[in-house]
Amino acid sequence: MFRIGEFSRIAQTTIIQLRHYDQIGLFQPEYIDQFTGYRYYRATQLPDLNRILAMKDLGLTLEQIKQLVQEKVSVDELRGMLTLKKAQVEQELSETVATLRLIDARLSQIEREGGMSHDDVVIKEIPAQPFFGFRAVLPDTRKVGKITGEMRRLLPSRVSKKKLGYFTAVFHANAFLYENVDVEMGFLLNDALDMTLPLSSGYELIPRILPRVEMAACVVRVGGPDKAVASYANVGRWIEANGYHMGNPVREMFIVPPSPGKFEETVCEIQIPVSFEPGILDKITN
Amino acid sequence: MFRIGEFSRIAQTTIIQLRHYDQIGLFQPEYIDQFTGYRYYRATQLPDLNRILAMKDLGLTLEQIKQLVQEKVSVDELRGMLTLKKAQVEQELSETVATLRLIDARLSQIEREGGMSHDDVVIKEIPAQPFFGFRAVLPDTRKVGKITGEMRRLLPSRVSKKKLGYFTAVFHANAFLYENVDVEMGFLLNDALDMTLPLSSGYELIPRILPRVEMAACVVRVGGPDKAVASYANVGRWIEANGYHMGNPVREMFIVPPSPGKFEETVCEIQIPVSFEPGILDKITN
DNA sequence: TTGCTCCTCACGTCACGTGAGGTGGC
DNA sequence: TTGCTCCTCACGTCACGTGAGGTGGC
Repeated sequence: MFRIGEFSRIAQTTIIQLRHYDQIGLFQPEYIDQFTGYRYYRATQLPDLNRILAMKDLGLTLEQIKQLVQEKVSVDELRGMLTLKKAQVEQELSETVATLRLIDARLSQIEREGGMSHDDVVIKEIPAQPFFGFRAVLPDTRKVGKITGEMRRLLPSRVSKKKLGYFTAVFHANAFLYENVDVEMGFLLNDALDMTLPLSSGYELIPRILPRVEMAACVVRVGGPDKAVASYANVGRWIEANGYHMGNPVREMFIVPPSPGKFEETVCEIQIPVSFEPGILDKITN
Repeated sequence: MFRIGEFSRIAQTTIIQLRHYDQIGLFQPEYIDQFTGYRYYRATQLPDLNRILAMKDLGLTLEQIKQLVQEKVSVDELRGMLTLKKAQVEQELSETVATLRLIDARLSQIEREGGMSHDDVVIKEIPAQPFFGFRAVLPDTRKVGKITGEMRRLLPSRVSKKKLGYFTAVFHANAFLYENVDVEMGFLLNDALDMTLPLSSGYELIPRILPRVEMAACVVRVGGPDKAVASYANVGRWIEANGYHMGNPVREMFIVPPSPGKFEETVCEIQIPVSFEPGILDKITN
């Protein structure tokens, strides 16, 4: 019989861990002195403890291990637990790799710029959302102000304020052009809508669902459109440095839309769909 | 100004998270209604929040981020934090890969054997330890009993019980032979010793330090030496399945030494040095 | 007015680690 | 006897999540 100290040394655990396992009924000493409370373990208990430690190395919780060692789990259930756990650990692995990329990208950005950057990029999922807008190839982006002006005047009287979300532009082009831009413009909706609305410019707003985007690299830009180019450059660099691929279409969501004389107060989130560079995770899981 | 609900939706966080950040003074609403306690945020606060979320994605703690955003950290300190964090995440990565291997090995073992195996393997570090024994190429392993018998009779009277650790054999051979085995036999010590002790068989016990083993695959075997072969086979399979390489020398540490008539009560830990299969981690970090 | 939003506690999570304050064993 | 070992609480960790019980706003 060993006292807890020596037993813990043999098993390479801590006394506290053994006491903890005793307390939760996972692994108990073979004998406890009634007067002193001293715990006594037998060497033949070592394989049982090792089983517990081995299960812990698989990432199972103590509660799960307790079920296992008390043989309350069938082989099929065990297989299920491990298969589920495997999926979780694979997920964790890809997150850890992503974190590593983020750190590397930060470090080299600090080297390059001598400090923290602005424009912090965050990866988000964007859910599918109803949208009320039109799609057109605009011959000249200078016309945009007029059209959006009309939309913003007209819509609040036609659509209840509760339903109306943020003004949003969806760019269906690969590059950032100044003419012949294929773009959707309109408002996100908090609820489905069943109407259409012709504009004086000839375009017509129709409701549709903007699809879900699994991963989008998002940046919030504060200030007028002159800031946009720098923001896009930063996001682009970030996407590349973190091993993502840029996708389509890019959205601009105006949380605070530009208003005359207050361009500096504009707040706009740029959302760029991204996907994992193929092959990054394959390297690991094989 | 946005109430907490809408602001959390824009930023893809939870209300609870925002309240938490307020509470710890990391990120606070621009205005709080004195009567209702309602928190009001401004859209221009979004970049600040995004910075916090981006730092969180690097794995920094909220306390660290707080120092960062309050500009209490120099660029050099920031670089140091990130470099340290990088090392931690790399460590975590290799552990996650190891866990994945363990799960895969378990799953295929369950398929093979239709249930949980016995002989659970645990990876341990074995610290350097003083040792009192002899090394010899034993022509015939049948002689071992005699020699160990003499050692176990003789030693307790020559070395204080406090100093004397477990009887241990160190095998300096690649294969498990029945003759001409190069082996060390003796006792682990809890403290340095300054003496030698000749045995009647001609061997002489001398003190030395058994070196540290960084990683050893360990299994506890309960029962006589007839169980040893099966245990070794299991450990061998485990080592291979988990992407380790077997090293040298193998140790057998007798926690309960065999005694006549009670062979079934023998408890022995087999310790096999292992190293990572080269190239496993390189695949990831590049 | 109703239903939705927001508020503040207090407690839970997970697997131990860290004292504080006290006793047993050689 | 002294120093080492062991004991039992109670509280801390980290970043929130989960109720309970109550109020504000359109």
